[in-house]
Amino acid sequence: MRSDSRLSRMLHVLIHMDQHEAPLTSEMIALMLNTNPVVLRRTMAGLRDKGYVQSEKGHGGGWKLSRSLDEISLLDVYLALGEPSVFALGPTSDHPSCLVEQAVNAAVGDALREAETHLLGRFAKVTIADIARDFGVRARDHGIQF
Amino acid sequence: MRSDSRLSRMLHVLIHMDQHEAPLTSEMIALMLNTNPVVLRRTMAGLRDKGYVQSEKGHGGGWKLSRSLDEISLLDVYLALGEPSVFALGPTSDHPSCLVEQAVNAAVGDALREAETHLLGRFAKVTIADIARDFGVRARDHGIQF
DNA sequence: GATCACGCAACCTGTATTGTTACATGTGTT
DNA sequence: AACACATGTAACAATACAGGTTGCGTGATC
Repeated sequence: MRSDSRLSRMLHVLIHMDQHEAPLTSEMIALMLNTNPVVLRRTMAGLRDKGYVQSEKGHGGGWKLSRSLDEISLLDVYLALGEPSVFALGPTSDHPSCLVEQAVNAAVGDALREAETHLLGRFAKVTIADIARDFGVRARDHGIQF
Repeated sequence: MRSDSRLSRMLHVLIHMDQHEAPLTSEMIALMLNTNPVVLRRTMAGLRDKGYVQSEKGHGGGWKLSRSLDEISLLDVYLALGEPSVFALGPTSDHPSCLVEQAVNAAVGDALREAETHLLGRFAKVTIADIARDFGVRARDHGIQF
């Protein structure tokens, strides 16, 4: 099954926005991400609604951060995207009449729920600034080639 | 994103096979699972190859367990299905040239890998017999209506 | 030898995600 | 005021993929 890369993409964009003083247009960003402007706007809409970024129209317009990267956690971005489903594994039907199926769903569901809680808990502890710092290390290792 | 229900389905089948002395045909099982015989055989092939079930052709043929349910863990079934991807979330591309993207993938990848290790560790501790026991409890609560 | 059941490859389908087009609205430049 | 730039959004098209279907082969039992 193909995985949803929107979370990674948005983190990627946010860090680039932080490195760049002037606003970034959807077209520039789409080029970086190998996607297209409309899809990008669609995805960024969630972040805008949550107040993490803002967009401006017209000349010199585009996207910019409305708050510092250390005030945005990985979880915040995840939530802004509408809490996309974490797992590619799942139960059969929502309301099985078969008792065996119910028992199976309970067992698998419990394990998945626990794993999800764990993962989101970790997401909550990582700020995008943390990731940006790691980028700084990598850049230094590569002789600062931006 | 739509989730892969094969794991739950296989657990479901295995427990039913345990409750049933005679072999179950693909057609009967497909009927139970609301799927069709060919898809079922496709999925069961992995379990057969690992030696958890066996199939026989001709009259009175079908599928039966080749080992006890307390000797099969949830992890075993997962592995038999070819280790389907656990997460619906993922990185962008495998070998990004952008250092920001690399940092993002590292951060997200670490969190996902940890969550996966955790989840599979839990899968390893649950046998299908455990789930079958829970089914027994549910059946008793419902006046044993099989 | 007729029927039953699995094995497997090739193809079709339904649907969710992603990409595209088109047009409206707002903003800054000339 | 006219124009170029940029986002916002709806409607539609293309794509990807899990699941479903058909068809034929093989072996087992009756």
